[in-house]
Amino acid sequence: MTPIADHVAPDAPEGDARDLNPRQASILEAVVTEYIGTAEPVGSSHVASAPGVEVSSATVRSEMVALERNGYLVQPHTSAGRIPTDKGYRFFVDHLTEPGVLGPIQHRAVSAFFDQVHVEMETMLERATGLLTELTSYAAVVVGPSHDTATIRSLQVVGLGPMVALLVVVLSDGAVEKRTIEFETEVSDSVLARCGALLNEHLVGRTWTFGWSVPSSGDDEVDRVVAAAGTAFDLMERSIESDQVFVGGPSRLAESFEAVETVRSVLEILEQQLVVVTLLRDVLGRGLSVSIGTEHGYEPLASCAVVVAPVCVAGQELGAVGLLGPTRMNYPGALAAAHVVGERLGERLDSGRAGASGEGRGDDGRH
Amino acid sequence: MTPIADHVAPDAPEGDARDLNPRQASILEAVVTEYIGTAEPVGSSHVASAPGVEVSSATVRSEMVALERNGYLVQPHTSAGRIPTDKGYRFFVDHLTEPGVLGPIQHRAVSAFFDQVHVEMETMLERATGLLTELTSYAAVVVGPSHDTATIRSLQVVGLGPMVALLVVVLSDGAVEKRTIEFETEVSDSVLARCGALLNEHLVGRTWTFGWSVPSSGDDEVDRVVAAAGTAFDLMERSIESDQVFVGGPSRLAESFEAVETVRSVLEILEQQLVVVTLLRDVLGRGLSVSIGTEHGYEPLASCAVVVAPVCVAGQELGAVGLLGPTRMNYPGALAAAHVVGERLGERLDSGRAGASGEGRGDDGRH
DNA sequence: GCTGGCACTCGGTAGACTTGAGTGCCAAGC
DNA sequence: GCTTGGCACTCAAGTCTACCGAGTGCCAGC
Repeated sequence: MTPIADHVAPDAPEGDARDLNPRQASILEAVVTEYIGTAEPVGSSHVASAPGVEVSSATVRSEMVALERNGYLVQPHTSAGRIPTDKGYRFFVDHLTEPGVLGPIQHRAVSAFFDQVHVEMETMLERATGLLTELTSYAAVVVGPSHDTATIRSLQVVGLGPMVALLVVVLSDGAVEKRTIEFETEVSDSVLARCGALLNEHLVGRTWTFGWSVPSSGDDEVDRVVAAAGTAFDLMERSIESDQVFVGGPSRLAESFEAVETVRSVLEILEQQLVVVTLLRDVLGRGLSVSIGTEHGYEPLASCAVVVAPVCVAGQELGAVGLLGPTRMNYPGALAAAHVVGERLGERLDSGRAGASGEGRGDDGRH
Repeated sequence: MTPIADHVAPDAPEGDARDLNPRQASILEAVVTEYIGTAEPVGSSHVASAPGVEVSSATVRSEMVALERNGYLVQPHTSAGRIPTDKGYRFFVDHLTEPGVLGPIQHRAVSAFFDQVHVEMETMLERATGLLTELTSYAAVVVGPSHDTATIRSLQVVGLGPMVALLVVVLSDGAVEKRTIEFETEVSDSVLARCGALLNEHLVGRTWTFGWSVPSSGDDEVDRVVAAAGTAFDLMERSIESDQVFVGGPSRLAESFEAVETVRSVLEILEQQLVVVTLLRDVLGRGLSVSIGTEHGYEPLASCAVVVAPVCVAGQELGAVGLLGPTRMNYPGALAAAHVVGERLGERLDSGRAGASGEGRGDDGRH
């Protein structure tokens, strides 16, 4: 299991690690652990009786004052226990916890999932959200690899009606994109076939970003169809270039937060797939990582923590899996689940792609 | 606009319509209208001052007692106003409200939507949930037509790698289904092409339900590929036969209900697409209709009302649009929105299908 | 520098009281 | 006989008070 990025960074911005002596760290750990479990402010006597803390409650109290002064803890009000701040959670995640390992039951669930899933990538990614939700009880997001490096394997123009056809494009990563084409006049199958042949001839083997370049065939009718197909081709761009986002377990959000307003705003964010992708890509950067509270800059998610793990295919971070929970989330568990699932997804995608990206196949995908 | 089904049914089960004289009906209407607006129990004096009620509050009170005896209203507690029961809403919907019409702004939104959407059916249905949510502020569900009557237009086996290929099936309704095929040994493009030709020859023009029937080609290698494609073909069955379900605006649920637990359980239902489809199909039956509270039999949705409108293509109810809100939902508005959107979707699908289902095209979709 | 002790703080709970919206009932009136 | 105004009654919700206890901050002693 990879360690969390930047453990005890040498250039810690505010001297975070220096701020806390071991005792303070263990007290902070106890507070965070307890609060994650109970969601109640944690008092000094609870902390004093926690394993790993060997001092009296009075000492704990004075240390807590220091922790509060430095912004790791807050009191909801005088004479209440302390709860961790985002900074407190951050310290906990960065210094006090190993990513954790899945329990045997969870491990079995993961294995069962990957044994059983032998289907298309989209389906696999979609179901992976369900797996993550099941493992952690948090809402899950999976972002699939984009298609922009894939090459075109085949183009086909299939007639659906006298004046309607379907342009079907198959990419080397197994993605299939389609778009209807409408004509002004009837178009015969033979013209469609010739058009298809022409497209294959000039576009197969190209990457998507290469764009549309099909020379005139010399036949007016075919050229008209090709032009129409070109328009359809351009329209595909948006769906090809946009990432594939899958969201799972939104109902878990309603378990994570008690304020219905929070649930609403988080759900709203999840509905905006672009935001979700941006967020995950932002957070990703440095491998397995966590964004707590407002660190990511999205106001409505201020009471959320996001755990993100990369999905690496052939060493490249092509996708991501994310877990969305309250800031008082079970970080070790969530990190472990995201890490394992992301890794296994990557392996799976890798093996599926190994043959596909090879140069072994010629470009004449038509038949 | 079609009237709601079974107005004043002659064989009303408990003599519902007979139970209520016009005055009681207008009082019930006032209570429901007021309660939908305020979510507060409605007192007799409010009702007395409502338009359409020309009697004093004392008379209203005595009528309310009768309405409560007959199960149309309940009091949360003595000395509180009344709120409608599910039966009260049912009477309101069946007898007291016309489906309503969209406001000019909403009408423009619908027109704008259908002017602008010129894309694939899936995309259109998906976006239609957004439209419905925007029109009504309720969560929306759209169920697309299933593919079981569509015929196969084209089959293609595209090589992705030396030992991996993709079976791509195009249906007459414009749906494209795909599945990867893995081989034990390397398979050349020419074999794939011959396999594709064979599949086209024997399966194009068939409906999906007809199943797989491809005779031996005489070539062992081709036959092996065909067999593998057959397996893939069978695996597609599930995704082809299952309905297409699109859910929109789940965050609106968090606006509709204040109890986070209710939000959770309703979200959970929405995650189970099969349940949603079953529910909508059940409710559908008699055209534009409403299911209130427990009428549909799903416990977790007891505090919900579901408005369902059919999406008719060529006179057949092939799909449905649904709106999910609290029982105190704006029925006229929701009915109007569902009706209009369902109707326009049907028209759009119809026009797209008109050419597609025709016999004008031969079966040799290959080229 | 740690610890036990002690006074203090303040949210939460429980009970008493008040308020006001709303009811049910009844006698008078149309 | 239905309708109405009047009246006593009910009860949730808000306010006030007192009290409890978890928890703190501080301090003197070890």
